[in-house]
Amino acid sequence: MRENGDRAVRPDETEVRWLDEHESEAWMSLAGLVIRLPQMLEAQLQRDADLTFFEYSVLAALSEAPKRTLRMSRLAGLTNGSLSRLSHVVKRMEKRGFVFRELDPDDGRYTNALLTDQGCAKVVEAAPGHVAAVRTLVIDALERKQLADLKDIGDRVMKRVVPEGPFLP
Amino acid sequence: MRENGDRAVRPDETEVRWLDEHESEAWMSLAGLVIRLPQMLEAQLQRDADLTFFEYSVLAALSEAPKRTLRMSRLAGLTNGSLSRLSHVVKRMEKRGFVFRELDPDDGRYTNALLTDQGCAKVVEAAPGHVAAVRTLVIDALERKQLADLKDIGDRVMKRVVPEGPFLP
DNA sequence: GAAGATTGATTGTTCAATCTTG
DNA sequence: CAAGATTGAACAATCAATCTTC
Repeated sequence: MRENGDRAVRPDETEVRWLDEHESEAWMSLAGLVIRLPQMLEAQLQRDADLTFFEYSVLAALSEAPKRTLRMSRLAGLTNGSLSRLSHVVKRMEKRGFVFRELDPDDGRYTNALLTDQGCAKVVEAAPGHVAAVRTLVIDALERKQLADLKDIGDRVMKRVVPEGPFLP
Repeated sequence: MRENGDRAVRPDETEVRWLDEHESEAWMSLAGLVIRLPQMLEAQLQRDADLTFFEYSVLAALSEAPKRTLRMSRLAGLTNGSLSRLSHVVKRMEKRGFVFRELDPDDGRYTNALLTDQGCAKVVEAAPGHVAAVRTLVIDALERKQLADLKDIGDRVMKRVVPEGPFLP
């Protein structure tokens, strides 16, 4: 199965509209951001909590879910990962004792991922450092107005990148 | 050698300032963006040009450099990658005939990466599709005003993430 | 048969160690 | 010895194929 419901960016190449100076500057700035910021957050989590950003996202999402439980497919959507990637990661974290899986009793097609007490303790331990990093690198770097602008901009782009929304309703 | 000159995000954990609702919304939006957007661009380049985004960045940077030449360390900075990663990638692309390396004649500590004609043809071939994807997913999703805001926001965050600047002067 | 989920193989990235040059 | 660069091993992500359940 392909990700994103078989939707892909297949640009029409008949006529190329190159980026003007302003567009290019904005894109260069964003390009640096989308590459470097994850690297930094990844490094902080890896060093201080021995977790990847994706692993942290999985634990965090589960910790906020009712009964600390989410279907694999929904969890993948929430954490911006593919189902395949999630499956591998959950298997690893299962060995570490942070999560476990069970077939949905009502519908055997679904698999539920559940957070263990140990996994919960792990997020609680890792969260402060991660949040502090996010604050230092992003939040505190921006004015309150910019924060609002950023949300609008992010939402707009996400509507193009993931039209169906990051999580299935 | 560690990346980023041994600078790391080591937050002070004595007191945690959690994110309020507005901060959290902005961060969630940005988090989705920094993960999903690269995935999309990666997929487009991989499918249409058999290049990773990083490989494309390397070729693009070289194509715009004087004499199609850049030092490895400077090229790593420009492409937001580590020197180690760049070294591996350049080796692969050398085999593909897109680039080659030579020791700096003046100072043997430096290695120069050079773009071949074939490599140049490759960027020229790949660029339209990539630019179209950037336009579709980002540029055309935003108002002109937002584009300017985005650049300011990106620059501000980058100043925190990479204080020394993405490329060494 | 379709959707959710898993798997194994391939490929790419990271990390620490190493080598070289000035 | 410090900075630039490379290497190989360990690890993570991707892709296509497969399996299961309804």
